[in-house]
Amino acid sequence: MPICIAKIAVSAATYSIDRPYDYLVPGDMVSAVAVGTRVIVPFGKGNRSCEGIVLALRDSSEYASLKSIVSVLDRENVLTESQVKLALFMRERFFCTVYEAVRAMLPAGLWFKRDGKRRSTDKTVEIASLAISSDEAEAFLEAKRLRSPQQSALLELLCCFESLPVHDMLLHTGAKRPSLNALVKCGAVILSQREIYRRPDYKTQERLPLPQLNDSQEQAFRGLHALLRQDKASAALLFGVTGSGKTSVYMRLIDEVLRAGRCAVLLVPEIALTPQMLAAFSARFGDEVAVLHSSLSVGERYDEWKRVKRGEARLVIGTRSAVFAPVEKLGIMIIDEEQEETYKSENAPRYDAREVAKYLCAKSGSLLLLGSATPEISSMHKARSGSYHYFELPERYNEQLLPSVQIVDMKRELRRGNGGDISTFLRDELRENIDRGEQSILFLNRRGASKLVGCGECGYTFRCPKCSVSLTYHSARKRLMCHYCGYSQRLPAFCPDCGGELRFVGSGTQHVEDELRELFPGTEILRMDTDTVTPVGSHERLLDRFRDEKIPIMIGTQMVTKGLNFENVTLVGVLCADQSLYSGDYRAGERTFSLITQVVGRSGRGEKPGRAVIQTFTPENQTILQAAQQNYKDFYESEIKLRRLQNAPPVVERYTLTASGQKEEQVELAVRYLFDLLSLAAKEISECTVLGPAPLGVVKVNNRFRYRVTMLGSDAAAIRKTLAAAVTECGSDKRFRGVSVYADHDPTD
DNA sequence: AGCACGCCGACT
DNA sequence: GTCGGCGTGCTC
Repeated sequence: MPICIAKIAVSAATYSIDRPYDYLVPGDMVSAVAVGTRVIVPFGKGNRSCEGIVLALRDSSEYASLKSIVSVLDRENVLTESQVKLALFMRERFFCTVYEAVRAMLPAGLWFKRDGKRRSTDKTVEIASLAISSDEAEAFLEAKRLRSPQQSALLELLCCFESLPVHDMLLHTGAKRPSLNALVKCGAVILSQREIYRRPDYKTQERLPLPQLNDSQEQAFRGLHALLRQDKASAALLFGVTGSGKTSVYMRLIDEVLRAGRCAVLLVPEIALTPQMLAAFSARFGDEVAVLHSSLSVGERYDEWKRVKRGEARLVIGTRSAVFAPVEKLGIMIIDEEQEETYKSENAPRYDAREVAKYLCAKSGSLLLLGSATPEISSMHKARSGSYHYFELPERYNEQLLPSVQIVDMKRELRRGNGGDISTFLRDELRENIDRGEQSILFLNRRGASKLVGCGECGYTFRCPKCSVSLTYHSARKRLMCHYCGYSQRLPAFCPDCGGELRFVGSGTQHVEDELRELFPGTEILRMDTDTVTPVGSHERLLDRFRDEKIPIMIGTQMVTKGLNFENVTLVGVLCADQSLYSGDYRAGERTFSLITQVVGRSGRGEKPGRAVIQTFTPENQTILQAAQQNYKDFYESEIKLRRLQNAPPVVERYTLTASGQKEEQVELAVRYLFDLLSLAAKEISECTVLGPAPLGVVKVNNRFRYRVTMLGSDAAAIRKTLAAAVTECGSDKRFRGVSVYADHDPTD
């Protein structure tokens, strides 16, 4: 019998030592070990056991002495051979380890022993969340480990997932309810109720027919359908103004794909904000739909994943990670609102779902469709240069008019003595809407609109001990929290410095709310903050209230811009349009344009015509004017000229190396060394420049200082190779022990 | 990253 | 003598 050798990517490997390792497959495991199965193997000097994934099987090895696989984790391969290839592609493209890629591709539920009979029919589910930082939890674990294994297990689980349904936790750990209660009692864990996302049962409901297409939709559909039928890989951009009905085109295409016996994947930026879209697809495709996103519980997500893998669901709708859905025979991948930043992961593996989708469509001969009302400049650039097919939907569905837009000069407002956030013009418009019983949405274009707390007497502010940022106050937890590392502390009664009275420096939206209450006493106002830590589902509840109770005014940040579709909203206001223009990022212009366009598009979705008011201190600014006119094409032309002048993407590719470590001088030294290394290599690459080193916007996070160098050029493959070598080199240099370095393609922060 | 090996000083 | 400090190098 021949010897069986497995080439394995191990979880313990860091980027610089990540390569296929050879292991002996013991005779009794030969039948169970296949490409794409997870195994446990000994690794390193101490033979500590770690997970691995089988990349290939061989009958010989160059290595004289091999260790053996300890055990096999899966009864059948969890990844197909082509998914294993994708993991290898991701390593090359996103500078991650193969196992990091594998972890991103599989649902977390695979890592737990599960039994079949759970699943409550309750409408709400109890959620347990960590109330302390993970460091505090670690300390807690040390103390508890011996005395209370059940509590430890529960806490350990929460350290990985932050918050989980209580039911699942008890099942996975085998712990009993009193153990959890004990953790709640000592303040380590808090409980909350969450409405579970239940897939509506459309089996009993009559299915809705496919939507009728208007002329331009039909034209786009025909063009795209032709691409679909060629049966070879292609990519297309669908540019459709807000309200032009891109979704109807998606539906018809998906219907064609399913009828041809193939699968479809539809990616959306954020599922919570597209409930209407989800309902529409479920009504047309019923049980064929699987939904994959992060606010499903571990178990629910696992179940959906299995339905897809078994071929029971052939239309996958989901957020970023749904791009890895285990579909067989892919026909189409659609990325809606393709310019959204949520498609790029901000931590390892730093993958871009758009790039993954492009790879998968190319490999499977499928159609990649990018849809947007404000495409990313680089996508439109690709469409113009012919590497994407191009289609457009020029008019709003049902001939709805775009809202009439008024730009208000806030400088003049200031000169007239109005220093507030609401201009006289906007005030009058709001008044008119209130009188008519119509609703208004105000959008505050401002980052960091969270609540700060300071001392009213000495000016003391609470800073995170581990990051270079201020702590913000979270009313839900009644604690001061850090958005970067999760550190939290109780709010003291008085200033810890001088004992003075503490004062809430209300959030931006809070401020505006106060001003509105003064202007319109007795009028109900709803406020929606960009609070990442508010209970899941609370946004939906707020939106439902806004619609059902016809509350006159809603004010909010980012989230009020997305996908909301309320018939009775006839006025929107952008309070400080310029705010996002001057962040120093080359994408500031397109972000602002997209934001304003989306907000303006919220107005007049029903019978009644809509109005929009844009307040700005720079009313002559090109981008603002173009956004007010909803003139994407002009915006694109001026922006691409700017990019040429700035030598910014898409004219060049932009890559970065980021170094971080606890000792600032050492990090600076390392990043300086990287700069020299890259500069030297850049001489060999045509038209390649290196910028930096520079600290990141928030230089310290979790006690680690972060610095970055940037590499610009057109030869992406050569740049990637250089960066990969630099990461490895820096990792093995003893001067930089304790400094970690990662490479990234065009990061957003 | 994590772990053993090894080569030096301090202590029983 | 030997316990333990950390610098060095490797991971099938």
